[in-house]
Amino acid sequence: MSKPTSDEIRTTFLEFFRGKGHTVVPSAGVVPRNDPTLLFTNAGMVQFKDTFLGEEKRAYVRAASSQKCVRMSGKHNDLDNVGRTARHHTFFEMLGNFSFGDYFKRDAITYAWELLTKVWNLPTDHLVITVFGGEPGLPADDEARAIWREVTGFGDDRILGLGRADNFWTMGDTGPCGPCTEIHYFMGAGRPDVATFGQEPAADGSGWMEIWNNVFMQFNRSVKDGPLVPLPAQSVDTGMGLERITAVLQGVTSNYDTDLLRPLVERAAEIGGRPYGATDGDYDVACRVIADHARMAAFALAEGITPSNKDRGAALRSVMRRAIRHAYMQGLREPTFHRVVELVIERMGRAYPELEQHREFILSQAAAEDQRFRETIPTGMSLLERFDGWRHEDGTKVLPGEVAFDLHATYGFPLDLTEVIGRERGFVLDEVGYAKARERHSEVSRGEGDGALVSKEERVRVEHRELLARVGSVEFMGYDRERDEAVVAGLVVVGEHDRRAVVDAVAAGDRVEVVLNRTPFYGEAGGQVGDVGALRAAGAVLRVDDTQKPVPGLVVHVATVLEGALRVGDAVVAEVDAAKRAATRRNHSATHLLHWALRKVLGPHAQQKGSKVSPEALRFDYASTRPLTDAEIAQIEDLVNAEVLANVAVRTEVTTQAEARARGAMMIFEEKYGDAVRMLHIGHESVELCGGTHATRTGDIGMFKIVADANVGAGVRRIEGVTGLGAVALVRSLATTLQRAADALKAPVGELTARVAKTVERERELLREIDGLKRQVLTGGGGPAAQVTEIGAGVHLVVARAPVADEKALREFADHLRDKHAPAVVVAGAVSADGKALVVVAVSKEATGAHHAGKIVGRLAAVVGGRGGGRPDMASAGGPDGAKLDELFAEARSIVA
RNA sequence: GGGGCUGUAGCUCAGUUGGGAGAGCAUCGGCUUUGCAAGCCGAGGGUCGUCGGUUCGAACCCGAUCAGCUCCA
Repeated sequence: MSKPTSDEIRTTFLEFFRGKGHTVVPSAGVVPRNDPTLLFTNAGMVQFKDTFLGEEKRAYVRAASSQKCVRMSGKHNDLDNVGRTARHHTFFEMLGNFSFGDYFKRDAITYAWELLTKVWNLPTDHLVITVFGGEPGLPADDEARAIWREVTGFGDDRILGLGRADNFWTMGDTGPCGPCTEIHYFMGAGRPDVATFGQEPAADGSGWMEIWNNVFMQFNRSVKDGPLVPLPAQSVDTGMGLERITAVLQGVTSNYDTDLLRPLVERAAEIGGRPYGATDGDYDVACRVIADHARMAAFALAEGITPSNKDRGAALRSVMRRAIRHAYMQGLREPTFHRVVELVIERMGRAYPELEQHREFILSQAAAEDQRFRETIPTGMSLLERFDGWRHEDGTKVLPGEVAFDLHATYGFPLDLTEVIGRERGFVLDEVGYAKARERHSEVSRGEGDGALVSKEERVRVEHRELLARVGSVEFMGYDRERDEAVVAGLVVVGEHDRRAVVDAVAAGDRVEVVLNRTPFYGEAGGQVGDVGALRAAGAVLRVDDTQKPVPGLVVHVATVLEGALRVGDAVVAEVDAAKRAATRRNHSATHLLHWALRKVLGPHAQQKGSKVSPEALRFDYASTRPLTDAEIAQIEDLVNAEVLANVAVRTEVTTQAEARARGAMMIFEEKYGDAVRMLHIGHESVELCGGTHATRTGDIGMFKIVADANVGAGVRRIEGVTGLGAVALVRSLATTLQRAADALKAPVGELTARVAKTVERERELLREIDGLKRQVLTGGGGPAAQVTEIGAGVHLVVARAPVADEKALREFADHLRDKHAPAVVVAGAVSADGKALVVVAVSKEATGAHHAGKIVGRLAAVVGGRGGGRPDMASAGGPDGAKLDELFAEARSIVA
């Protein structure tokens, strides 16, 4: 019988359970949906969690899946072991069959045994079963043991009872739990010996390996350490690593030798240029690490995770950088990681089409991260090298925490990577120092005076909460009006140091916060800044400088009382500054169109990371790892402006959050949406949830222009743009600048670039020519006269006054004289146009013992009121008193002679 | 929003209290070689990111600014 491929094994598993009435469910993403507590999907049951808990009903009660999983956090040793052991992975596939309150232990055990021994024909003498053997407070699973005996014919020597650590599963301190049963397989060439059970396969490959775990969700526990209550619906959750079972069925001892991973390892070795498995153990480890990490990276990128500095992005970056570093350490100086990733896509693209679908994005991200990290590796490594000889008192080599943190903060070396590199060099990391450095960095980064700010914010909250409790939610009227009548519901006086006091009345000159029962003023939220405007009452006028929402539901007008007095209960007319509101509306609507256009041009991964919309301009932060090209900027502007020119009415729908989600509205990161949400249609395609104020037609925007695309942090870029009158102002100022530049060059605007290029070129030519002329004046035939005197030992003193006060020319002149009268001490001086003296002293090499140019020039400089210095053979100096140059020459004669 | 690092020839980079801008590769020319690969000799190529300050003198020190990398909030 030929060995099955991993594809066949996966299919056989799923088809086997389909034959037993199971619905084959596609793998969920490696990013778990609706479970923010989990970084990555790490088991087959993750997508069924709500179903097991009875919170979600599905159309089936039996399911089977092959789930893509990522494991790396938690036990961080696991990550280090990847590539060094036969079966540690950051990415793997988990085969599993599930029963949701349907079959239980008997069927699960029967199915498992049938698949392993009848379909896959595994020899029964290579198999051992473990069941839960019981612990204080937890009954042994005698039921499972009895079923196994019956099904397999094994005695208790092959059905072992283990403790809770191995064979009792819990989801947490509370919730469903139950015993589990594991099937272990004997790996290796020798005869299986049950007595050696417990030994994992060692270097020679022989030993016992867990291949399949069946979890029986039997009980529920509602309080920690409380009693076990049998679940009404008992369920089954199983997991079998595809990599492991493939190794078994293909008769290899290492997962890396299966057809899942071996081709990737081979590709890595091919790129490395040396054969895999020859002599170099480190090289082989590197190949395996790259192979494993390429799989994880490919699948993570396929779901839109990009390397960054937090959460999943950080995990991805850490894994990618480990792989890249391994390649780098093996001498690969060009980006190569993506070529292994490419093979992952080719080999797994059929089973997981999302790989093919995002092929371009995956490869470009992999190559970009490779490139980026390579740029920081050499600098970071040299920083590490510097501490190589550093030893602690007791002889251990300690890597200072500040250094490790510096590597992280400056060069993007993830801590675990630094630990690995350090360990390879015999370092122990000073973790306390690291934590301290990290703390310090956080403090510095928070900015100045943060302590006061934090407590201030807390104080504000307390007063505002009181106010909210007293006056209730403020109704926002501003979607369809900019002026409204209202009643003062609460007043706060803001005193020195932002001290606040809730009061009943305020007077002229006070800085105040006004709460109205309803208001047309928009409080800062969702990136849109607060409105400004005015409040008018019978006896008072207030200027509103800002509008804030310090606590949800409460809108405060941050204002100054210009005249009169205002009391709680007074009727006021609230009027928003209409021009500014209109400008803000234009910018906000343009922001939505920009978001839409960005995703159209760059792809759906260009997600919004934040925004700021004010009357003056709009700012939009988005996920991307490279600057926009000029062509992309133009394309984005064209898309937005096409929608503007189409002059489509902006439509608002108030609906429920669930409804909006179902209809595909864009929902931005962690923003909070209430039950009633506003769904905004702007232009032909943009649909987003948004509480802000918007233009009534796209044409109101007038014109949109991007003015900047800048980097604001790892993987996040910021576009700034203008609309309407802001765009007009921009065009006007550009035109003015151009016209002034053109006037200065006496050229038409249309020829400006050509003229500037020509002028710059001409300037270079002239400077060159001047340099040549200076040289010619000093060293040419009719150069200035030099006075030469003999100062003993055959050395000459050469003194010359030059007509060109240029240090470089003067040096060449001195060089010229020195060579002409060698051996010589040359003192060349000149007076600049503004009357300053410039001196150069040159000494022939063989005379530098007796005459030090730097020391001579220092004494000469004093004569003209300056200072100087240089090397023994060449030095220069200057001073303000050019008139005394002759005195300086006289001094030179007396010093040297 | 704040912190750290980087910016020098077409490319990769060196440049040591501040004192004459360099190397390797690439380019061009010459020599050598039956040809190729290469070797030898030589040449061109720089507003040391930009602007300002300190200084007799700045690639180097200080400030601002732009661009890139990176971390924190």
